[in-house]
Amino acid sequence: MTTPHRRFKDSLYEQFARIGKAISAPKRIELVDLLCQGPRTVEGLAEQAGMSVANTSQHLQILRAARLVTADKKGLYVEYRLADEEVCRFFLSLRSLAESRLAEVEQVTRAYFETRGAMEAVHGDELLRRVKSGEVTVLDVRPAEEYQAGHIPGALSVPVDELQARLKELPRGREVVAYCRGPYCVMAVEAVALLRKKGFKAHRMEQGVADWRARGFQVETSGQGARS
Amino acid sequence: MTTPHRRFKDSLYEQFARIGKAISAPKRIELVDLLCQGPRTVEGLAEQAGMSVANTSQHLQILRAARLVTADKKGLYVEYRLADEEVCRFFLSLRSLAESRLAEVEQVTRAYFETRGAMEAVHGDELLRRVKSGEVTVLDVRPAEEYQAGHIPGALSVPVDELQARLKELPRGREVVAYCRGPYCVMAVEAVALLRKKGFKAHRMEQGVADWRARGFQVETSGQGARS
DNA sequence: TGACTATTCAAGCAACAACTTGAATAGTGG
DNA sequence: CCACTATTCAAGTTGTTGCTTGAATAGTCA
Repeated sequence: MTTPHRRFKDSLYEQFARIGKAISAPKRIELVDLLCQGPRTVEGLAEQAGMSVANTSQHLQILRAARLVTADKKGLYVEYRLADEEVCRFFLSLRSLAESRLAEVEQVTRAYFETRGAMEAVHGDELLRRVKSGEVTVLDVRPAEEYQAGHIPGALSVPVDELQARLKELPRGREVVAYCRGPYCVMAVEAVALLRKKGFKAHRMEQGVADWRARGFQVETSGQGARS
Repeated sequence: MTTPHRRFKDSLYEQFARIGKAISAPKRIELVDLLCQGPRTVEGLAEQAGMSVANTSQHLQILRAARLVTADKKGLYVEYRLADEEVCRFFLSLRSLAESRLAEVEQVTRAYFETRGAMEAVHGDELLRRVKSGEVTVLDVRPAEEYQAGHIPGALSVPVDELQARLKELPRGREVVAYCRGPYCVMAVEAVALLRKKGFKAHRMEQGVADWRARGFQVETSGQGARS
């Protein structure tokens, strides 16, 4: 006794659920998050997300079946990337919903960040404005490939593990703002800690490139940014 | 050999996945969609979504565990509602992602709507503007409770099954725009068909109240024409 | 109080999902 | 052409999910 109307609704919501199912596994969400930073190989993703290559491949295929990511062969490797910018926006909206509805997110984050010594970074739009206007030196402390895949205009690429060695490149006396993958990434936390120890006035920006882009701001790609 | 970093990420994405899991079942998405129209009882939801009350209750509890809905007793009934407006926005973003990424959504919809005779309603911002400026008579053809829970300012509540009997209430000569729950709801389609047969110049607006609200427009609640 | 009713709980079943391991594939570069 | 390598496939195990049925709960209204 299923009416045509019910059949229609069932198949409609079944389609919507394809997306839902795709992001119902923690590991797949992590993969999407990583892919928001730029394209990556299966191996790269597997390592970053801490799982086996075979397992990663399987998850990626589920994401691909839901049309959230695409894959194409680049030389020896298969390069996965988000199928569309909207996928990243959707992830951000999931993340934001989780932040606002699930108190556990803040608990977990606080617990971890406190052990790393830094939890303050609560700068809001004021910081963003200064970054945007170029009043401060902006540091992208992610790995170089991610910088190349897209970064905040004018930012310098100084991966966090090179920072120590490249401190002399930074203009003294200017305030420094470091960012990385987003609010739950610790690279910028570590960078800021190091910078402060070396006498810089440094701040961490919570937003990553994905948030930046989602706010409608421009994103630069490829080569090292102009300014010093 | 799990590092603290890995443990942190795992628990973080596990939290995000709570939301993902909540919307990984078609029926639960349907429930969220229905709740976007306003609060409802378990029985009401069960009937609308075409499933048993026990099953509906179970799904609702999963949604509640993910903090997407809240429940409170109203007289004999338990009234469920979205926990937050952001949940509705999240649903809209899921729907929009599905629409843009999954061609099947359009196929399924087209197939169903074509059998109902009407698929045209592709009016965009121009229609919205005319609705907003009051140039047309706007009809909310959903059940009265949904109208009361929130409707487009100035809209008349004429549930689709009362429309036939209440045609005389409509001003002649003015163009009529009917809306219902959203782009996949057929109530407005039926209303427009009837109106046209009776000689009205009628159009269907795809957007429902949820879309309207998400665009930042005002929404009226309670009694006909009143303001909140 | 006691009958009634909306909702929830509990048990059970079939289908599915996440991960592992080991083998297969296909494409590259010497 | 052959060895090599990144990725995918296949099979198997364990745990989870969606739904049903029937009973339990808790609250209302006479």
